[in-house]
Amino acid sequence: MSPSPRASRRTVGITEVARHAGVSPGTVSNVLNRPERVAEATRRKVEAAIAELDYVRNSSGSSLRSGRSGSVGLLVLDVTNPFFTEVARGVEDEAAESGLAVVLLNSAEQRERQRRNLRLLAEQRAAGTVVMPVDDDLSDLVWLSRQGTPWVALDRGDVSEEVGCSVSVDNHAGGLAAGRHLIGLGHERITFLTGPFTIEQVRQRHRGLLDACAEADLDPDETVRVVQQPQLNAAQGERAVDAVLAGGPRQRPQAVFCANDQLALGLMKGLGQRGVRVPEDISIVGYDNVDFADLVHPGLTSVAQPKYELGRSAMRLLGSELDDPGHRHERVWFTPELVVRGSTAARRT
Amino acid sequence: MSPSPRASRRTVGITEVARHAGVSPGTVSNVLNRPERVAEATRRKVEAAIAELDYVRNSSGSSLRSGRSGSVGLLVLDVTNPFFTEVARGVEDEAAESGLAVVLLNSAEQRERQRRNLRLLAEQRAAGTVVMPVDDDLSDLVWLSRQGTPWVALDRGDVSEEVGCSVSVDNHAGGLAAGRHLIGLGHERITFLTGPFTIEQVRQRHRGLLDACAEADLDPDETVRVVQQPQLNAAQGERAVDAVLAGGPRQRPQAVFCANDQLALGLMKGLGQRGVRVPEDISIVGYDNVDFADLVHPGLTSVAQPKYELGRSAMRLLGSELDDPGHRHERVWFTPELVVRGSTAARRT
DNA sequence: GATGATTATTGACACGTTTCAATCCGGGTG
DNA sequence: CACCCGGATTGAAACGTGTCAATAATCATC
Repeated sequence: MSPSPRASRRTVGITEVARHAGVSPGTVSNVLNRPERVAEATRRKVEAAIAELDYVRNSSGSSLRSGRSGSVGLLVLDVTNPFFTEVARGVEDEAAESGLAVVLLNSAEQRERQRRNLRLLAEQRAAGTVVMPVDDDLSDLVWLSRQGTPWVALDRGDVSEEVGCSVSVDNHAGGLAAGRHLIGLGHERITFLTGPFTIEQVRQRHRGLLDACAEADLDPDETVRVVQQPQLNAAQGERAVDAVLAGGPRQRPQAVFCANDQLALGLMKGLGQRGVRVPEDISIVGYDNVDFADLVHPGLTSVAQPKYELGRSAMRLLGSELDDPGHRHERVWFTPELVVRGSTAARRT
Repeated sequence: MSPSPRASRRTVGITEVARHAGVSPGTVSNVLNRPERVAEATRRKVEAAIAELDYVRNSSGSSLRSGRSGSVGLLVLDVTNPFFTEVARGVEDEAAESGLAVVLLNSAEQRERQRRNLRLLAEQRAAGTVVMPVDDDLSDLVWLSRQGTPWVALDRGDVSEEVGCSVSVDNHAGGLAAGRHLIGLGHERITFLTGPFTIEQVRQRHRGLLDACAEADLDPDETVRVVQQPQLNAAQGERAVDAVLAGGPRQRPQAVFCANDQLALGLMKGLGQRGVRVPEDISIVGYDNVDFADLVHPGLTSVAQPKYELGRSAMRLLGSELDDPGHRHERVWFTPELVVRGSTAARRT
């Protein structure tokens, strides 16, 4: 990257480098891609020429010829969500070790944008992609496979090995852990604050909570009430406060399990404005353990997902699919972990 | 994207589409790129063939031939920071309107990674890029220009029009607004909690604060104390609490202006653990107005940057540079706005 | 119906790289 | 000295697309 005197000369190609080094284009290509095959002396000549001319390879040419590009996609549900950014770090680190570049794409929770992005990956002949699908309909992903671009699904348990690889966290176990924790603290009226049940993860977390009740010989129907909001964000959590408190102090839940930290944080804010104290009056558990969970007061008890590891192992899986032609699809499960902070406490009556 | 019966046939190219439609490859290319030049009837035939064969264009081929690719980069300082994700939304929306794809790259605040990513963009012959430079050294960006890839710097005021376009927020005005607010509330001992002064933005915010003092006939040296941490994150904010409170209640600041919301939130947590009340004992102002600023209790008063608009106008600038060959570099400034919440209150003595 | 003016379409080439069979070279072996 | 072997290098042929001058088709005009 040293200042080149020949700024006028556009298109410094492999051929010009070759001429400059007194060597054939093929050799330059070898220096670039399989340096071990070329003799020490010529390699040095070529490298000198590359530096001299400030040559940078044209990846269009190379991936056109070789049929594959050296970058992988990471198609994320929502760049705004801190959960995904941690995952991204994991993917990037692992990809870097394989010499692959990561391009991050955002579907913003919209099916149509996911579609557009998958198409883009196909057009670019991406080596592969890690993807968090917007919903259960995987047909566009199947299409992508047929186009020759392999993928690994992230955070979706319901991908069969027939279709593709997947990495996910056991949402049922997460709901179970949250439920056990609350029940262990003596709570018997628990509200599940959630988004749409069309989201698979949400259903699993709910089921985990119900099973925790059954385990403790509590009737799930009497113990758990569901408050449903259209989206999983903080504003909706705040708005839900009336529905959560409905029925007056007698009926009011002793604890709320939120499908999401954002919901939980919004709810906590709403409760604070109503003068309801956490955890004295109501215990709260969130899900995801975002960084901010530790910054609010009281700290938010939350079910933590191994975000970084999730991304890392998804990319690892993709890598192995790329290397090994006789690859069989795999399914990797992670177990979430409850992080207890100040927002949950024993029932007081 | 309809299920294709001919999954075996790899490499469905423009030529095969042409044959299938009984037309020449050039015509297919025209249908794809300048549909207006081709007659209605033939266009329909070609489109039918495309659908039938499930053809997807190979962008390597196209950008190899045309010398430019249809995607722009967005090189971000840290994907983890919510500030940047908002910016990203703005960039994406604007790019979508120009039919450009955005690839998001992350330099993770590391000069070396920034360098690698810029190189990647050059290799891909990206149409252009929006970049938030990691530091004042713009030489790698100059190199990128020489390679023929234009860029727009974001959030850096110190880019001269000689070198490139830039979009930034007036950090001095932000510091000034924060200072005026605190001084207006009667505070006369103010701590500036910050990261390294090597960051241009931080210096400007500091200077704004000092100028607010001068304006109010307060001696800046006596009024403002600086507490400096190695990084601008929440953990550092929490760790700074001792330094901030040093000197006992007499010397203790009446207000703290933090260079960053993360620092502010960390500090608030630390203060809460020490039993110091916000805003009764100490007022706090943050910077960036991240979403979470509204979720903590009390809400964090913060200097808001027009994040989305920032990204959007950077991309707009880049777009105009791409379209207009006789383009002159431009410098766009935004003004930040103070959002007052519960963390600041009038001095009590 | 011939002519010229438009509009549609065609063909062939070039973009920069990788690949692979063919060639070259130097040295060890019989 | 002829032979061969293996490693280093070469040359030419693709890869899939866009471009553009050249040709073909269409149409309006006289």
